[in-house]
Amino acid sequence: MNDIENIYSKLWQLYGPQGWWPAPDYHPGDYNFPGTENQKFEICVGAILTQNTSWKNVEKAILNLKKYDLLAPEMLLTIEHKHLAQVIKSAGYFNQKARKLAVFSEYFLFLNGKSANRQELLQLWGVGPETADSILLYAFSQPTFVVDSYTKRLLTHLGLIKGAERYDHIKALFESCLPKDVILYQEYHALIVAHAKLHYSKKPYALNCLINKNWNTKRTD
DNA sequence: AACCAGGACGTGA
DNA sequence: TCACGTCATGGT
Repeated sequence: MNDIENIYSKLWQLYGPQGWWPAPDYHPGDYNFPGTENQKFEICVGAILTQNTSWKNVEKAILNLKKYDLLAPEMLLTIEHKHLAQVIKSAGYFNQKARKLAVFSEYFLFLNGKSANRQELLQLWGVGPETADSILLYAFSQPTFVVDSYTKRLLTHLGLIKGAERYDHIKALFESCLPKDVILYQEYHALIVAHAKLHYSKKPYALNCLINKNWNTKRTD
């Protein structure tokens, strides 16, 4: 078992299945989600809104979009910028994110039911590597690994990377060590977030990180 | 009262 | 490429 598989095994033992994506109307463990275009779009919107923002603030914005029947690409392209910005205010960066949602909505309509493409996503204003991979993995069920700041922080503390590596390098590290499996990738990223929220959000990091503590010692249980 | 949250973009060097 | 500055609300 390689290091990346070893970390996954420990995270799974500690936290069990996470069942992402955590959409407001999503029942954890339902791996058939998203089953509809609306649900896919909702995940994409969430992926954009959660950029450098807590999910709690994003959830308020999504519920607000639903409240006014705006959670559809046609609606987000019709609505006035200032109005949209106000509706998603709780998610922060509302001017930028309103624009990002409009740009993405156009792309989503262009797809017309087809699956999204990583190169195309990265060309959209407002979609960087993490957002693109989140959209591909959780909305379109493509086996692409999501790397976020928590992931970098965890691997850095475990000594697997120095910390300055590029996004695609870290993504490739995970994908080269794991079988190409959508649910595995979905659960792994979710587990990292769950673990990092507990042990890698406030400094000093990793005080009670069991993975870190047991990293160089062998377990018999 | 600073600090952080599941980033991405623009700019000057 | 690299290193910052900017965007902004809400919880601790």
